[in-house]
Order: sequence, then C-alpha cells, then structure tokens
Amino acid sequence: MDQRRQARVRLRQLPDQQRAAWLDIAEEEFRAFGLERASLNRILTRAALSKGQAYYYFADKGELYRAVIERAISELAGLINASPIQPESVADYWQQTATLFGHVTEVLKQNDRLAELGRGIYREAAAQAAIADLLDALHTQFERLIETGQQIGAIRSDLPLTLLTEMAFAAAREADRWFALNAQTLHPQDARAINHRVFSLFAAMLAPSDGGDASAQASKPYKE
Amino acid sequence: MDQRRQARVRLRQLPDQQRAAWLDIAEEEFRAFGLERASLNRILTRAALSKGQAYYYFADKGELYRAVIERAISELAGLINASPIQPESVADYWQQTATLFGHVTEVLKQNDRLAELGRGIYREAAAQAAIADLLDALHTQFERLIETGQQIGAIRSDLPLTLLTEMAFAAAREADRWFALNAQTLHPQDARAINHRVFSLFAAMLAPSDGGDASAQASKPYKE
DNA sequence: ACATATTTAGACCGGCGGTCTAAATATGTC
DNA sequence: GACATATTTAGACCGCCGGTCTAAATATGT
Repeated sequence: MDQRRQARVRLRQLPDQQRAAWLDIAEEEFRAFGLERASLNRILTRAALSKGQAYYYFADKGELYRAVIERAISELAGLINASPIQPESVADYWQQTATLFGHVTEVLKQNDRLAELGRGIYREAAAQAAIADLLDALHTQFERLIETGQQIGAIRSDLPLTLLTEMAFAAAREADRWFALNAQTLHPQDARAINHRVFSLFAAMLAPSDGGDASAQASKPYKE
Repeated sequence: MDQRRQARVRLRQLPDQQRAAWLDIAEEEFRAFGLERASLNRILTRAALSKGQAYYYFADKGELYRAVIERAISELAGLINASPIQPESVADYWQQTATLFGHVTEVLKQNDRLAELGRGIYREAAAQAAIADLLDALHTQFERLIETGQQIGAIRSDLPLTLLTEMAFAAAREADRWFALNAQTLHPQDARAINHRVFSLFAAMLAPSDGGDASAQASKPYKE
C-alpha cells in the first residue's frame, strides 16, 4: 500500500508536460478498449516507457487508469464548475436541477472524449473498483442533490437514499447510452423533445408518491 | 462460423450426464469470476478435459459461457413458467405485472445460483456480447410487456419503446443489486415494504405523464 | 481386417500484467 | 574533481492466459 503512495507522489512530482504526454497515450488506449482489454505493454511501447519506468510511477495498470480518469474528472469539473443548488421551492428545485443536467449534457455532447471515457467506467466492474474513491465522491455529490430534493419535498423520502440514487443514476446512464447510440438517426428537434420527456420521467419516478395510483400505498418516510 | 455450429451440434449430441458435469464446473467458475476473469484452463483442469476435447465441443470461451447461461435460462424458465399477461384494465395490468415480478423475485431469492449468474451478465460487456442472442430474446419479452402496457394505456407512449425499456430494465437491475447487497441487514417486513415502494416507483416512472407536474409538458405519442 | 471418420492429447504460440536485478544517472559532500 | 549514496531506467524473466495445430488413439462401417 505504501508502494502505491510512493508511486503516486513520484507521478505528481513529474514535469507536467511529461506526465500529460504519458496520460494522453494511456487515455487513448483506455478509451478504445476499457481497462481490462487495454494493453499496458502497448501503452508503454507507444509512450516509449520501459517496464521499470512505468512501475516506478504506477503501482499497476489500475493506478494508471485511475490517473487518467482523475485528470478527466478535473477537466470535466472545470468545464462545468457546478455550485450546489439552492432551491426555494419544489418548482425551483426541478428548474435548477434541469439546468444543471442540461449543462452537463451540453458539455459532454461537445466532448466525446470525456463522454466515452465516462461510459467506459460503467462497462467494467474492474474499472469501477480501480477508481472506487473517485466514484465515491461523485456518487456522494449525486446523493446530496437527491437529498436536497427530499428536504424541500420535491423527492420521495419513503425509500433509502442510496437505493433511490442508484436507481436514478442507472437509469440516467442508460438514457445517456441510448442517446449515444441513436443520436445520429435522430432529428435535433426530436432529440430535444425526447430529452425533455426523459427528464419528466425522472421527475415522475422521484416525486413523492401521492398514494393515488393503482399500485401505490400510503408511504411513511424510510429511516435507517 | 460453421465451426461454431459444428461444435454446438457436438455438444448437444453428448450424453446429458457428461455435458451437465462439464457445465456444472464451468458454471461454478463463471459464477465466481464472470466471463473475462474466469480461467478456461482452470475449468478444463477441474473437468479433466484436454484442450483438444474442449475446442471440439466449444468454439471458444464465450461459447462455453453461452452454453452455461442457456442452460440456466431454461432452468429459470421452468421455475417461472410465465404466460403472457392479458390485462383488461390499467389496474389489472399493474396487478398482473406485479404478480409476475413478485414471482420472479421469489424464485431468484431462493436460488442464489441463478441470481448471481444473472447479475454477472450485466457486469461485463463481453458477457453480454457472448450471449447476445439469448439476451435479445429476453429483452424482447420485456419490451412486449411494456408494449402491452402502452396499448392498454398503463404506460406512457411519448418515448421510444427501446429507451423506455432499457431505462426501466437498468433501474430494475440496480434495485436487484441493492437488495442483494442489503438483504441481510434488512428486516423482512422492511424489505417487503421497500419492495412494494420500488414497484410504485416503476409505476410512476412508466405511467403516462399527465402534464401536471413542474417539468412535464404536453406529450404527443412518439413515432419512429 | 482394413480404410475411414471421429475424437482426444498436449505441445506450442504470441501476448498479457507484473517482478526483479543490474546498470545508468543524478545528488550531495569533501 | 572524486567519491559515496540515492534515485531512476532498462529489459530479461515469470507464470498464466486463450487459442491453434498435429499426431495419435479410438470408433465406425464394410
């Protein structure tokens, strides 16, 4: 475990240019093949790195992947620069959330590189394991957003926060995947309409249940 | 491609007992490691199969995986023996659907083997590719269920069927994953309550939008 | 008994991620 | 400049991987 920290420190202390050059090449490979199917040897050859050099700066393949994703997340954060939303009403919550997601969607639509890298993460359990800490931070942010919605009454509180978050997140990823797959065959206006309806779907699934529909029942808040 | 068919035929013509013995061992490995991280060599050693033998009956590792999953699906189908639902009203649709899913949930809860095998499929893109045809059939069934709901007016028709299906399916998998992870720490009554509320969430996300909430708008049916 | 077709054994291949040792290079000290 | 020490680099090597291939063994038909 100390090996890991040492290697990370060494990488951080490297001249920016060199580190960037290495990560660029690694990123290209990971983007094309994901974590497991990417060839470390191929990366090293392309980057003109010896094995000894590589393992001096990266504890293993997963750490190299982590470095690539960490950089990508920084870049994305810079493009988005999201501040925590501060809704004053339920309508306001949905308004601000829609704006936030619209922003993210827009940025990723104009940045295939980051979008593809992001999708890759959720295609492999190993990738998620390799960047568990980064993922944790992201999911926490997502949870906080949901939590804020619960506090203001925009979001149902009768299900465990983690469950609600993960279901919504999974559905969001699938929607993203669908758009990535079908974007070309869609007219821009259709795409916009569908996007809007997908958002309404999220609002519907996350809204407090009013006990009015065929299968709902009175819902007490869920407590751990 | 002909190689593939030949090998499949040979496998089918094998004595049931022998084929079952092989698949049992392979299944154990796949269940523990998934497709990519499973070791074919390890399976062959454990099953006392030579390389030549193996590749005489399986075109490749993926085909062996496919054979395992195909058998598991047959077994599951036998345990569930679902007939297409025939709802007479919206309430009836949700009623029958709830019953169907309750049935599936119950079967999988009492059959960790099949449940884990199923989860493994969605953890690896390679696994999904290896059994693409089987998966197609399953997703088609799922789509038909949604489609029936649309026809009777229980399910929104303002989004492409595939998108709606995939989002719902993804959310369902995530819910399953959450339950698998948290089942032990949950009181049975809580589990039942949550299960019920999750179902209400699905009903809410799939129900036709009435244009009444904060972010929805009038929705025209989506046509390809 | 013999020819033919099916089935099995396992050596072998290139490539993988990762380890290890020795050489090269930088750094500090007199 | 010389020398000792610490950092950095090179690349041979390891065990294992999925997959190929050839030759031997075995079954089948006549």
